Amino acid sequence: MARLGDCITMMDEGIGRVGQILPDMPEAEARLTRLLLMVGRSFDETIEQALKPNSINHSDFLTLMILYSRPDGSSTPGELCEYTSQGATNMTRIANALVKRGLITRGASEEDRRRVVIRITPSGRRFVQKLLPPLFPRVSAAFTGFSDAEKRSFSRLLRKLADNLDHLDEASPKDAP
Amino acid sequence: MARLGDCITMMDEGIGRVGQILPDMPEAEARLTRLLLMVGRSFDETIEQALKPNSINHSDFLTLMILYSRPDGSSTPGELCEYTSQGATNMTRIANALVKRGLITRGASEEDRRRVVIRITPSGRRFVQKLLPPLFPRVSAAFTGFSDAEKRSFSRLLRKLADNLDHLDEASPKDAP
DNA sequence: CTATTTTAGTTCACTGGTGAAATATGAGCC
DNA sequence: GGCTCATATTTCACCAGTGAACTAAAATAG
Repeated sequence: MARLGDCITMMDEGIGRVGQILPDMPEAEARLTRLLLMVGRSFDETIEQALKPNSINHSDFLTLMILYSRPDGSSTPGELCEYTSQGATNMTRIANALVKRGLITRGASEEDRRRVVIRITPSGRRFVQKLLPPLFPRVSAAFTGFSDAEKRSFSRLLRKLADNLDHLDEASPKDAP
Repeated sequence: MARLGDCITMMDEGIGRVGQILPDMPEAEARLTRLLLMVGRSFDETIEQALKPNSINHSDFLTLMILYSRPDGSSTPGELCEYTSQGATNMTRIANALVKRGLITRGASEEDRRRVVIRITPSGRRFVQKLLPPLFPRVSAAFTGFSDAEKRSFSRLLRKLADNLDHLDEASPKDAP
């Protein structure tokens, strides 16, 4: 795989040339967009690799982590879909996979029988506690050279961007029913 | 779909609770990592939606854009793989799709007959020039409220992170042959 | 020059993720 | 109660992306 730095160099040159052809293009914003997507994808890939020795993929892991982080260790597919930004279809697959490994249980809800209650098992908790610590050095290393002020700044800018994206979706209505 | 802001709130709470259980966790870095991944994924999705009316997906579009941005409008599958961070397998599929739509051509290289030369067609150029401008307002809108200084800062931090990620891969050798 | 190794690209089988339809339960209305 | 409508999950068919095996053409070694 090519190094990210090389891809970024190419991107910079490419956007520079396109900007000359199409002067209306918001060049700075286009660069930031590509930059964010490239770095995000690369980081994702890094994590996927780091999880591979444990034979778990990123979305299964994230789902399990949400359950682990819950005070009662339980949730429902619908809720997990919301917080993982996964479709319901995929959550069914994820739950199937985690149940098969004994990391979670699936049961019917008493109050609302449409609902399914998903709960992390003791085995699931142990799995997380074994898997997580070896990841810490890599997560820290990704931000080496970042001062506390830079980390705060980065966090603030990402949250601001998130807010803009939420309002973007509002501003452009899909359809008027 | 849940709003990104809600997901971020949940993530903050979740990491807070996990941090109490596992005090070794680099909490600030973990938050930044999740933030980046969530925002990146959401942005990606937004772009995918914006491209959908043109019946083209993000990776096909990106490949076409690289060709468009090249002075000579041509490249090879291998080169495109590097700069799009796609596997060779997927590039074959992308090229097939773009050839079928008449946006690129595929031909054998004269100098090196293993190589395939991919070239954007006039139709491909027109397609890009028609598709791109309507995207500009959304790209700009994503960064509303960002001062020039903030944009520069964001760019700098993302590039710094990219550099760290490149060195992360170096630091952890896959195997010693 | 032939034999081996390396490089470029494709094919195949599989994993991961999505939209649309199906199923089943709950909620509101008359 | 029965009728309609909304909600929660699953199933099915498909799109997107990957690793491993294959093919063909350089490059290199002896």
